[in-house]
Amino acid sequence: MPSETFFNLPTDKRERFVQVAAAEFAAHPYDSASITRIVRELGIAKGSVYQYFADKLDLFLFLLDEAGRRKLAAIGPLSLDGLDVFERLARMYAAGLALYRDEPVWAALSLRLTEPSREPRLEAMRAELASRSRDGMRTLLAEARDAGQLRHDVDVDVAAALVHAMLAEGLLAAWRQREDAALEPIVDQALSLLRHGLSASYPQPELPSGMSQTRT
Amino acid sequence: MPSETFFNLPTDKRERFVQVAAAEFAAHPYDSASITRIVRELGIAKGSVYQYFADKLDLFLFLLDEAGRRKLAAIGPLSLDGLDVFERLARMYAAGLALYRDEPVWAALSLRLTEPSREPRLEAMRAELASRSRDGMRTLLAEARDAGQLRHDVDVDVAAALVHAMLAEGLLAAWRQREDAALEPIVDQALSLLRHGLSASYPQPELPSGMSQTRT
Amino acid sequence: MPSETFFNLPTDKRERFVQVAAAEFAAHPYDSASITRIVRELGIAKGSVYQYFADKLDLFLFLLDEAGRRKLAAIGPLSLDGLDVFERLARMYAAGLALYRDEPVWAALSLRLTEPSREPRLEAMRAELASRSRDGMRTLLAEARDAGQLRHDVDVDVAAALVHAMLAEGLLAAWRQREDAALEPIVDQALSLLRHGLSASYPQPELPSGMSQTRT
Amino acid sequence: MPSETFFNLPTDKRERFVQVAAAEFAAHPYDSASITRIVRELGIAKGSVYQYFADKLDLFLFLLDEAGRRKLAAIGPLSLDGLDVFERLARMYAAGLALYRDEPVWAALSLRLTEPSREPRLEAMRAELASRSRDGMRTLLAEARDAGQLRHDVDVDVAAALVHAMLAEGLLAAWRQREDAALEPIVDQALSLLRHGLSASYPQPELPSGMSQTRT
DNA sequence: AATGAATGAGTATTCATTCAT
DNA sequence: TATGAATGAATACTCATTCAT
Repeated sequence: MPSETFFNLPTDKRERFVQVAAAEFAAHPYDSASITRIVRELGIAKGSVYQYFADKLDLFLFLLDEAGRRKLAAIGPLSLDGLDVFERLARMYAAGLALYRDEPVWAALSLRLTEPSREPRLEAMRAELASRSRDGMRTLLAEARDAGQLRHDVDVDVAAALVHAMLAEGLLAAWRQREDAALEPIVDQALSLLRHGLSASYPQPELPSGMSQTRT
Repeated sequence: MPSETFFNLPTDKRERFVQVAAAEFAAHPYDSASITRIVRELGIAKGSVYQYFADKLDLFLFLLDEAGRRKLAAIGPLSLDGLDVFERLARMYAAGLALYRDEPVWAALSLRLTEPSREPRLEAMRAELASRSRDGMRTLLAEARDAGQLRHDVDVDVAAALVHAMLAEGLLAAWRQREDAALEPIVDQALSLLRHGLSASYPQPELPSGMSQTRT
Repeated sequence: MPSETFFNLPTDKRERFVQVAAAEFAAHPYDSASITRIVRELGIAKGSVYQYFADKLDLFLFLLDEAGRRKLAAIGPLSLDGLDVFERLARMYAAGLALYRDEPVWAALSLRLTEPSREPRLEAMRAELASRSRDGMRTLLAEARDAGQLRHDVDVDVAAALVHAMLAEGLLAAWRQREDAALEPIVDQALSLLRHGLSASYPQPELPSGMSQTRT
Repeated sequence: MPSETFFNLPTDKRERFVQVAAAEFAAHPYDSASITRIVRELGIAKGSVYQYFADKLDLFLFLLDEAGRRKLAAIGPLSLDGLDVFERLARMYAAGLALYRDEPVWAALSLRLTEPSREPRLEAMRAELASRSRDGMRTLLAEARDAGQLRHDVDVDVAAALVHAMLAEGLLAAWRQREDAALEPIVDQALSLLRHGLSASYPQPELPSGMSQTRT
C-alpha cells in the first residue's frame, strides 16, 4: 500500500528503491532491518521513505506483495491438472525452490514472514498465513484420502504438517548443501519419499513394537 | 560461564533471574532480545546483570547450556540399542518434542541457535552446530544404507535434509496444532511415513511420468 | 570528515557546535571528553551529533583538522628563508605560542594528540605524529651541524629532544605565568638561550668535573 | 591517608595491593583509572578498597605520597653543596630520570599529577604543585643571578620555565628514544647546553636582527 | 575486618519517525 | 514532492560507591 507518490516515481528510481529495500529485508529479520541503511545505500533522503510508505511495516508488506507478484510472474500459474496428489505437491514446492534459486533475495524476503517479530500486526499476519497454508495442505491431503490415494492409517492433519516441513525447509536445505544447481534430482527424491511413505498403492507392512515404549 | 557472584545468589533470586532471562531470549531473536527489558521485568539494577555475566552473549550462552542441562535432566540419556534406524530417528526427535511440550520456553530458547545473528561469535557457533547436526543425520542414514535398510535409490544427502526437516519443524508443527497433548500418535505417524518412504523392505513402484516436465 | 549534513547547517549553529565541542575536547583528554556534555551544553538532541559525525573519534579528528586550519589562517605560512637554525626554531614555536595566546581552546585541543588514549586509532596517530615531529627537529639540527653552526660536542639526537621540550612546553609555561601578553621578550629569551647553548660561534669553555659522580 | 585497617594488613598483601594500584594509575589518567580493574586484578572484594581508603582520590593521593617516599628511598637526599647552579639543576633532574629508569611505574604515577582532571580537588593540588615547583626553580636561578653566575640579560622567570621544561620533559624524551640505558651522556649534554646558554662566564654575542619581525 | 551484591547514573551509539522548508 | 535536520527513547555496557551480612 504505497502512496500514489511512489508510483509516480521514475521507473528506474522506483525499481532501484525496491531492489535495495528488498535486499535489506532479505538480509535481516524485520525487527533488525534498518531504514537508515536503506536510505544510506540509496543516497536518498530519509523523509522520502515516509512519503512513499506509512511506516516500516507498510514498506515491508508492500515488498512481500511484490515478492508474490514476482513469483507468479517468474513461474506462471502451475498447471496441476491430471496429476496425482504427490506430483502436485512436489511441483508446488519445486516452484518455490526454483524461485529461491533464481531470485534468492525475494525468496529470502518471503521467508521473513515465518519469523516472529515484536511488531504485533506482523505477528497477526504470520499466524494467519501459517493457518492458511496448513489448511491448504490439509485440504489437498483430505481430497487425496477421499480419492483412495492415501493409506488408511494416515492422519491427514499430522501428515500435512510433516509433508509441509519436508517440502519447505527440507527441500531448501537439501538444495543449499549441494554444489550443483540441478533441482530435479532433489525433487525426485522428495517425491519418491512421499509416494512410498503415504501412497495407498503400496503394501502395508506390520508395524514393529513401535512407540509404545516412548516416554511421553 | 557466569561469575561466581551469580552462583552465590539466593536460590530463588537466581532462579527467577534465569526464568525471566530465558523467557526474553525465547521470545525474541538474539539481536532483538533486550537486557533492558529483563532488568525492568525483574526490578533489578542494570549493573547487576553485568556482575553476573560478561556480556549479552555470555548470558545467552549460559542459558543455552542450561537448556541442554534441563533437557538431559528431563529426558535422560536415550537408549537406542537394538532399534532400527527409523525407530532411532523417531525417538531422538520425539525426545526434543517432549521437551518442547514440557518446557516450551527452554525449547524455544534452544531453537534460537538456528537463527542468524549479527553477533559474529554466535554466527560461528550456529554454522558449526548446523554442520555437525547435518553430518550426524548423514552418518546415521549412511549406516542404514550400508546395512541394507534403505532402498537403493535413496540419496543419503538429500534424504538427510528432508528427514531432518520433517522431524524437526514438521513434528513440532504437527504437535502445536493439536489441542491434545499426546505425542505418541504423532510420532507414530512420522515413523510410519519414514518407514514406508525409505525402507528397503517394501517393493519399489515404478515412478510415473515424473519430474521430466518440471521447470528447473 | 563530517557529513554533508553538518556543512549544510546554518552558519551560526554550526559554529556554535564547533566551539562547544572544541571546548569539551580542550578541557578533557579524549577518553574523558563526553558527547553527552556537549549536547547538554548545546541543548540539542544526542542523535544530532551522529547525523554530523560517524562517531566520537570522527568528531575529534575533524576538530583537530579545524585547529590546524585555524592555525594556518591565524598565522599564515612562515617565511623562514635566510634565517639561521636558531631563528627558524624560535619562529616556528613562537607561531604555535601565538596561536595559544589568541586561541587557547584550539591550542589546548591540538595538544590532546600528544596524550595517550585507549582508542587504538588515536594511539596510532599519536605515535606517528610524535615520530614525525622528532624527525623534523633532528633533521633541522643535523643540517645546522653540517653547516658548521653547532658546537662539535652537541649530540643531535639528544639536543633535538631538549630543544623541543624547551620550545614546546617551556615557552608555553613561560608565557602562561606572565600576566602581560607580550610574546616577543619571551621568545627572545629562548632564542638567546639556544644561541649561547648550541652555537658554534661562541668559545668552548672547558667542562668542570662534571657528571662523573652522578648516579646512573 | 589510608585507614588504620590498611596498615594492619599482612605486609605482602598490602604490598601487592600497592603495586597493582600503582600500576593502574600509572597506566591511565586519574579519570580513566578504574578501581574495578584493580580489584579484578587483585582478586579481592571491591568493598575492601573502601575499607582502606575513603575514595578513589584518597587512594591516588596515598600512592603519590608513596611515590615520593620511594623516590627518596631510592635516591637518598641529594648532596648539592659546593656545586654551581648548573650542576645542581642537572643533578636534581637526573635523579628524577634515574627514578624513571629504575621504577618506571612510580615515575609515571608521579607524572599523573601534571595532567588535568575532572576531580576538582585534584585540580587544586596540581595548580599548587606547579606553582611550588616554578617557585623553586625561580629561587634557584635568582640566587645564581645574584651570585653573578648568570648572564645579565637572562630573565629569571622566563628562564625558569624554559629550563624546567628542558630538564623535565626534554631529558625524559631524550632518554626514552635511546636504546641504551646510560643516563650520564644525556645529562652531560643538557648540562652543557645550560652552561653555554646561561652562564655569565661566556662572552655575549650581539643578537642578530631577532624577533623584531615576529608577529605577536 | 572483609565480603560482594546492588545500585543507578554514566558512556557511546542506533533508530524509526516527524516536520518545516 | 523531496529534502534532511531534529528528535528522543532505545541499545549494550562501565563505574565508583554503599551497605547488609
